[in-house]
Amino acid sequence: MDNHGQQSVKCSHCAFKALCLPSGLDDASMEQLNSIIVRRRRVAKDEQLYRAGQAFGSMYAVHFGEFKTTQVNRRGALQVTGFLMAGELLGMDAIATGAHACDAVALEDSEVCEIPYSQLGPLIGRIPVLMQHFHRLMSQEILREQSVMLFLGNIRADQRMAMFLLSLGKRYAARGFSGSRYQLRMSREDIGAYLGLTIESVSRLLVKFRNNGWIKLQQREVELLDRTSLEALAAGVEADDIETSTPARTPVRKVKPIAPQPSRVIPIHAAVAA
Amino acid sequence: MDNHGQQSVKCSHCAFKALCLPSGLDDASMEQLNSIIVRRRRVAKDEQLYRAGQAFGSMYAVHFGEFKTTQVNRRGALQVTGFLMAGELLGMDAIATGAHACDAVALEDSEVCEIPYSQLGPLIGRIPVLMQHFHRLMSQEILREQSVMLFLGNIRADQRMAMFLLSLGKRYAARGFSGSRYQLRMSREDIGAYLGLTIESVSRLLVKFRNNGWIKLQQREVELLDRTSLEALAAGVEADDIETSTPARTPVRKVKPIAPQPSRVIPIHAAVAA
DNA sequence: CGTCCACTTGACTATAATCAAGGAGGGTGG
DNA sequence: CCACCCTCCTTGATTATAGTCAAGTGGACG
Repeated sequence: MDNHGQQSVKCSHCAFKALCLPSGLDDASMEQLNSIIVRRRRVAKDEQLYRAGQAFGSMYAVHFGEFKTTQVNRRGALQVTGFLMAGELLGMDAIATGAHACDAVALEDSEVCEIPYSQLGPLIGRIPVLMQHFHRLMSQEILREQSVMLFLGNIRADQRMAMFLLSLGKRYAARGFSGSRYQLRMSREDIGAYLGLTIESVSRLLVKFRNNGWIKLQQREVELLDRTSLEALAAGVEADDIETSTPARTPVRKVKPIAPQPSRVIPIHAAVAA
Repeated sequence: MDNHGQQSVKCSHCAFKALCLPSGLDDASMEQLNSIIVRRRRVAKDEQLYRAGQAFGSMYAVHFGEFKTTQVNRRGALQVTGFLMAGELLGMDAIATGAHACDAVALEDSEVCEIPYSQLGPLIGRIPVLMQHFHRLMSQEILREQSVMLFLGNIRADQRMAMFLLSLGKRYAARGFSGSRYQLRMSREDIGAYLGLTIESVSRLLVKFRNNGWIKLQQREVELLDRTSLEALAAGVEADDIETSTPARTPVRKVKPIAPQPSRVIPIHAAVAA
């Protein structure tokens, strides 16, 4: 469900086919798949690929670039429901109602492969391995959202942020990029709208992490310096109780005499995002 | 994917077939479907249908009763990720990994129809309308979780609670029960673990709603008395600014001179739960 | 009649939101 | 090339909200 090739659409040559296609796909099936991908489509930064309420016709595989999905309220405020990277599939939430449930906006200049759902169905029926793969992708999306539910529900802001940074790293690593040094493609505001925090809290947390020596931060460039501490935090250990392997730049005097047992619950057993 | 009948498994006679089966299913297809549902299975209250980590073999349609799905952390605290009623499908999150991601626990004595996934696949391939329906169900689950994400992220506790009560009513109504008077099948603790609140907050909120005259409450018996106010609250209007149509039992003196504009964002555009 | 468990209530506190100013880049136009 | 602006981000002070801790109620059930 992704493709490469400059003129013709060829999933077989795509760098990310491992992500959106099943492994045991024979040539004939691959050819059929190529034939239904009507086109690749460029989406400029900040452009909307589709909007909430629009009739659902196609799903989109991210070919390169990055997207966010958002839902708007009547006052105009946004909640970010997901960030999508190359090889991930957009539009699965629209199958239920036949209309898109969210806006999809490019965070940078991007390209997607358009897959008409009406043609995908019959093809899936004929190619079992493709069907299974498709179900797996949908199931993965369910898992991803479950894990977001978990962390939004009961988890401190600093934990959420730690999970978020680790999760991004993991996803970049899965795509062959560095998992410990990457560029945030989204604004602080987007991060806040995703994690359920205000922009000020996001800022303060990132600064705190930097001052603790856990990350390097320069604008949107992030480097994870102390994965162990971040993971401890993500797992629910209180920030003040974490011994930073790299000593804090501003070594805050510990005032607390006795560590109270961590108050909030539910670390995450799955990755924060797909 | 559901069935009725006392001895033999017959989806065609099931009271909830409209929920788990597509409408345009011919007799032959129905027969095929019946044949792969290996059995109905009784699950006693508090019994686990499956546990997180267990190998995934079958999906389960709730035939009667009610379930919760939970994920556990290492300290033993639970997060509730969903409540499931008759006609809803359990186990979609396990397709991705081949292992269940959560525990499924019966909230009361219940019964499920077991559907081996290995047999469902081929059948779906042969019956397009069934495939489409199945995809719709998965998509619906994604939508449901999106809406939970939305409300966990940015919504005040009282709004969440209002949404939750309204959503339960809607779901009971869809099943032919009263949508304004029903029994909570889950404990306050479960509600809290679902809404991301402590048990104390849940209790206080329910009492507040009752004192405002919005609901009648007696143990787990709930009656929605003032749907309008609940909906206003769910939509983001501040509780103090809502004129209760039924005057509050304890008419709290309004102190606030000027209504500040509501601070939090993101009401919900979709139902709270499936 | 007593015990247990789920729930309620109260007092206090921690956490992150809100309100309000400031920087710091990155781009544009003079 | 520099000045200006605009957006995005940071920082500080204060406050509201829901969490925590600690005692009770009140049914259900033996």
